[in-house]
Amino acid sequence: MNLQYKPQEIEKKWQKYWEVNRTFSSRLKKDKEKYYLLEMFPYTSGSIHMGHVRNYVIGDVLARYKWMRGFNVLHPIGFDAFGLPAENAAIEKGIHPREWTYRNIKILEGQLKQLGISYDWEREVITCDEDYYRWNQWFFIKFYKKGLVYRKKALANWCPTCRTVLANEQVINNRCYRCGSLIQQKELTQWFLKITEYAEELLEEIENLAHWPPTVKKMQVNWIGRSEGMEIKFKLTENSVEIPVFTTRPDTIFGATYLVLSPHHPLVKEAIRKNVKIEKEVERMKREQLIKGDVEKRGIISGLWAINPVNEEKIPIWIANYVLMEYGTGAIMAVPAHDERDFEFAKKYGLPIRVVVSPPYWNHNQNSLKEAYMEEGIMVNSAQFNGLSSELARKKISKWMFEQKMATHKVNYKLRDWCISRQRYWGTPIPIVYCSRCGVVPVPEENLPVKLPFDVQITGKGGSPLKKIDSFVKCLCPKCGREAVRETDTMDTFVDSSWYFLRYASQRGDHLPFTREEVDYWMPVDQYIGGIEHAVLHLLYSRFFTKALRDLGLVKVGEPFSRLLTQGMVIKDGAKMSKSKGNIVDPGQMIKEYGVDAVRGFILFAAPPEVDLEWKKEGLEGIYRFLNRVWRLVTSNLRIKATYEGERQWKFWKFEKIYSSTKNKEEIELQRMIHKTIKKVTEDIEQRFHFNTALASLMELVNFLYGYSFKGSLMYKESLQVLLLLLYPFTPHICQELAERTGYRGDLSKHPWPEYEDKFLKKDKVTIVIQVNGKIRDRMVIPISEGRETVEREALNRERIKRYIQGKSIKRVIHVPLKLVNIVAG
RNA sequence: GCCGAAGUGGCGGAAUUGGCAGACGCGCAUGAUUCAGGGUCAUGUGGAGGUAACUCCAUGGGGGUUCAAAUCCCCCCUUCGGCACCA
Repeated sequence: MNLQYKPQEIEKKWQKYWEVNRTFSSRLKKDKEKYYLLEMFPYTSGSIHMGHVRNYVIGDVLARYKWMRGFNVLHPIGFDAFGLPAENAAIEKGIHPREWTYRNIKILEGQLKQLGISYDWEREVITCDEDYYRWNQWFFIKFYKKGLVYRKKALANWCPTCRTVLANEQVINNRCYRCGSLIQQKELTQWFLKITEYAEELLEEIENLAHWPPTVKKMQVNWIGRSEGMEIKFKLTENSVEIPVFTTRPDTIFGATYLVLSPHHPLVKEAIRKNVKIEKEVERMKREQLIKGDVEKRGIISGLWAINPVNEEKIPIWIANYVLMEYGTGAIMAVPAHDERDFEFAKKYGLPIRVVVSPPYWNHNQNSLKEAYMEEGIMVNSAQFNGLSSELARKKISKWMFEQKMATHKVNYKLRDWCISRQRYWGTPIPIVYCSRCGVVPVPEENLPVKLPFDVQITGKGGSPLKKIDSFVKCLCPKCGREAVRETDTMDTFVDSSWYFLRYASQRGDHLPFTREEVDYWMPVDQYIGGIEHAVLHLLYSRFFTKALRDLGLVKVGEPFSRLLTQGMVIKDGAKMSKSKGNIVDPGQMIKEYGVDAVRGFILFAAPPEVDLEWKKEGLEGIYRFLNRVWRLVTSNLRIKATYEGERQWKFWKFEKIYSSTKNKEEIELQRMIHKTIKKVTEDIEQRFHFNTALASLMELVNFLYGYSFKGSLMYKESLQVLLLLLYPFTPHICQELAERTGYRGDLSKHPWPEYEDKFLKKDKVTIVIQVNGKIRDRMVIPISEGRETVEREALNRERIKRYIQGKSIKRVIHVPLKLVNIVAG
């Protein structure tokens, strides 16, 4: 038998063992408590990086721990396999996207298996498989029938590099989330999923997500951007046509000195008809609105006038570039005194500014305002509402306008519908046919899937590659049977990832994407782990999808993920690892040098999961040293085996000594150390995912075991066994190998997790800190049974303490039992 | 600009409920190992002062609450993240 720690050998051995024995495959077992653990699946680009490794290793600790806890664990893996990089590879290397993708999957599978993660590989999901994407189409049709899918012409985010449109969520700082190119606005007809229909529920249920990171929840709240206010109807002076405007500040309506229309507002055409001279300026403003970001405010008088319903005042209507058509009604009432944008605009064009909410410092001079006053104050210039606080006036004016039918209550959301059309090849074809006679016709369910054709030329030029495939485009109308054409756009790949967790749970439905029974058993995901970059992308889409599927009667749950852990990045030299910075650390190389257990151990030890992790080779070496220490500790005490009742094989370790009382002083201390460590490791895994401190306490245990005097004892042997059990979720291969060498037969993941008992944690003596006026001056060791008076008397009698309280009177003695005594003297 | 998170030794980080600041690891130093190196083992390691016992200072900065603050409150600084004409 090899006495040296050779990680590469034992790791291969056990990975094979797990695969052959299907150790981690899971079945529906209704009598057992389930635990669905999920990590965000990888995209099928070249190879896995340290970020993936971190994600999956964190998950694996929990999975193996839960197995040991007796849960029926589901821990699946698969691949996010549709997407643009496959097409880019086709352009650059002339390789077909499908071939490129499956070739990468093979590589990734190998790399993932090298990490020794406890996946149930039998449930692997690959989103570009026909058997998967057909269900995207099936959902699309279901949504279509329910009115959750629609087509509209609208300004869309166009990425010139990816040559496709993007959803709002995929535009970060006006750049493409994938390639970083500046986004252009283009008016195009696209398919949308009606996520806004669920805006209210998506928002409301955020607060029920008790185990989601507050930052993610906050980001979703902001993204949905609910705002409550009034829609007020202004009328044109000439023909009483209504112009509704949205405001959250109805209390400021008496301060409205003009209205502003977005250049895209329908009334603008009317204004141009009357005064052609403004057309050029309007067109210019439209162009300016295509660029997001800081553009100087610009406007023009429309020539139209409106009546303020509350005071019958005639006010001018402007057209300006700072009013968006996509939000509210595309028109606003401008209250320059109390809105900074209107203020800026009014100053530029010399428009009247009328204070209606008086600031506390205000001198009642209407021209004295230096900037818009946006806080609360006392109402002025507001007829019957003068003198009220603006807060109260907001309610009263709303109520009054509502009764007078001048306005209605209104809630607006920043959230926009999800644009899912992509002008790309490598994705799910949108199952729609356009017939010159019947119009837009959804492909009937029984005709699904609409297969993605294999024979394609991907050049990167022109429109969608599918457009050029006649055999795909030309088809017969499912309704009338005449010649028709297919939709050539494919779906956003975020559709794929919006329900893959359901497919993991059940893959057996022939007529359905999954069986209700299995999905209802496994869902929701008990713990989801992934990067924070999906806070408002994948995580919001998946929540929406789950709710929509629930309303279609396909699943029971309305929220997919009960607990979410967003892990930090892996960085090197203070920056995210990237090719351009040349600071990439290859996981494969590290595994080759130190073994995967050391890589896992380092990742888990160097930082708690939610913060960024700085990659340090020295740190990795530290863990490698630790694993060697464990290895030597156990292998050098192997001979103990013979002393253990001569047993040669056993499946479960039955601990006799560490759970029974002893009078031996050394043993009592060892026992306490063991139970303390069990407690610490259990709580760190269970409550906080603080694997770094769990490992630290295991290191302390190892240090302690090194220094322990009676290594031949049975309790010592049991301690080593407990060590292997506690360490197993973190670095499973070495533990499994050492367990085998100590005679254990079976898989440690099926061995019960050790339990601690409080009675073995108790010490009979404890060190008490003695403070004088809050400063530590002495310490003493006392029996824990000692009463309050005795402890305080002892403390006051200490020589060192007497020095500090000499000549002073004792005002108070604060006594925190078993911790400290603080003497307040003066 | 608005919203949010974080700031602790030379470094990564610990301190779970307001109660011993710096666990554990890296690095460094000294020693041991039938002295190449490496490995391993042992000891030490926040700063300043002192021969020493010991004293003082210290959790981004300033104030406060408290017997007691890394932890709670107020102001400010720095870094990172999100949003950005959303009326």
